[in-house]
Amino acid sequence: MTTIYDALADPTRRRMLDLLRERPRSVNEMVDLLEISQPLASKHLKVLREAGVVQVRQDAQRRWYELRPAPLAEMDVWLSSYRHLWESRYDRLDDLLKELQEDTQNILQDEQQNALQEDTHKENDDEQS
Amino acid sequence: MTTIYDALADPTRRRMLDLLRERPRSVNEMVDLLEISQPLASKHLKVLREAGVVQVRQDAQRRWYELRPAPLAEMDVWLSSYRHLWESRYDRLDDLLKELQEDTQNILQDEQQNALQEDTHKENDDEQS
DNA sequence: TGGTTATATAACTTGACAGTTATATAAGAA
DNA sequence: TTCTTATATAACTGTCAAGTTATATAACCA
Repeated sequence: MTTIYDALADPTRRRMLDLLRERPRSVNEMVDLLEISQPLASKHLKVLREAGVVQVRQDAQRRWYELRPAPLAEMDVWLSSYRHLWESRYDRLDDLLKELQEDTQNILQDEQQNALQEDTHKENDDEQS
Repeated sequence: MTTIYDALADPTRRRMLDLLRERPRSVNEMVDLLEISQPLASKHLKVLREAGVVQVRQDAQRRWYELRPAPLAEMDVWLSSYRHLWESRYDRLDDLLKELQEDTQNILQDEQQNALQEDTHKENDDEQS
């Protein structure tokens, strides 16, 4: 049986996961980005599949690999029992609240952006009419 | 170079860390608890040392192994960039606040315990006097 | 149909690692 | 000093994993 810990032991596989964290990728895309041979990529992806940390979607000849986070979440549970050793609950509360604040600010900025774009569209409409 | 990911790949080493999470342990203690040979334990502990996740304190013939959480914390940073995939910020806030509440309750209980014990001591003092 | 593209797999080599037994080291204890 | 205890290390075996080259599969394309 292949565990998530086995899957993460290889640095190439960790880089693969880092790529898939951004978005799904085809095999050849990862071959190019990681500068490894295609068979090697397929072998590593097989290990990641066996560990259940990626899944595949077929689209004609291409196979889109995407993240399946469950095993990472499971590892996170294990790691949780150690977390108090380096981070107090208040530190973590602090981090989270900062992130939430950033989220809120991003939402506000997006809304302003949208408002601006709508204005521009209106101007264009005016010109065309 | 031995990484924390290499160190965690072996299940016996993960069990060793789980034991050291509770308190420092001698080699033979872990040999008994994990039911492995002494040389094997020493070899695994060497890997954990090389990964920097344990450190040793010598006390006569005994060597007390204890956790050194830095590499786990480093791995936690890596894992953090994936955490949004399975847990919303609000879920985490929820978990943390629950933990903090439990902490507070524990502290209050401890204080009540101490108060009770002090009472008992007073009674004993009374009897003795 | 034949050729091309994308991916997987088989066969192989090499190196690393888990585990074993035997032995070395080094610090008490008698 | 000799014996015992606690741990590390050396030497060895067997398995497994990373990486390679060559080939299979399978879908699209002309």
